[in-house]
Amino acid sequence: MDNIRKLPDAEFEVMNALWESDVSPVNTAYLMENVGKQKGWKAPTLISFLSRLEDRGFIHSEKKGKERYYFVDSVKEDYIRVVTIDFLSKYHSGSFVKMMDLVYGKNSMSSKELDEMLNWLQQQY
Amino acid sequence: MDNIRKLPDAEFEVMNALWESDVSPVNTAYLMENVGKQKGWKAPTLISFLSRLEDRGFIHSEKKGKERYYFVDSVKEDYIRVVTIDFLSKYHSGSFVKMMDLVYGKNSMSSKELDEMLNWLQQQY
DNA sequence: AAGCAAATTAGACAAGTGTATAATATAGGA
DNA sequence: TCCTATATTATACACTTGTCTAATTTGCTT
Repeated sequence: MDNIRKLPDAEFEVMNALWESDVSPVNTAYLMENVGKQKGWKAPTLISFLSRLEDRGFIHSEKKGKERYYFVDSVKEDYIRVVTIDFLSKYHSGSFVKMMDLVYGKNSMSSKELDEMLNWLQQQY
Repeated sequence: MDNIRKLPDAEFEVMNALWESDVSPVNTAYLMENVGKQKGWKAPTLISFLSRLEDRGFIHSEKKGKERYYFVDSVKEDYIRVVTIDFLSKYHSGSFVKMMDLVYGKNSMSSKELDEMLNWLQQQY
């Protein structure tokens, strides 16, 4: 399971826009609108990330006329799950409790989140 | 708060060995024993990471005779906390519950961890 | 058919990261 | 004091990541 490699930040941003898109093959213009612009990227910068994502097997693409369309071949939840489990094991010996304890120490989690969590927990039993 | 940058993997490993050491200034030989060897690094590789950690301000060092000794100038918990909060916000919109839900889905957290967590939660109230 | 404009592709380059080889310094013994 | 063995320093180099400029393709208009 070493093949789902962690994406570089910029590629993740692009991938995320693809995952979040409601339409399926999207073109460069769409992605330029949805991430590129905010990030201040020139079109070739975006396209470069897309082509790297394609190399990694996260997406594939097809050219139609002079535009290129991108198709998602990976599942966001799967990716995030792997990355999260890695993270947890690297920094918190795999324990959520340790992580929360380190972040929140004593008595500093908001009661809203506390409630949500209790709720979640109860549903797990 | 942008100055606590995430360390590259290899540097983190070295930093971690420094954080976990029970003696205080440690020399290269000690670190070679504790991380370098396992990683299969040559001494200059280790030293190179140490010198980068020094540039970043995580440690400082002093030379004694022909050996160099390293002193820790950063706190592991502080570092991990920042990195964790960043991670949480990047991948889970800052919510522990969302993270757990994504990782564990329905009913798959071990009852041991479930108990620990419930325990932790109750102490927070 | 020619020329344009819009989009893509090719290639490049600097900074950061992992890792090492060759050169240099230095404590101690002969 | 001189030699040697060991530790450190100086460099270097390949890969990855972020970003572009210049070149090329291609659909459309005239």
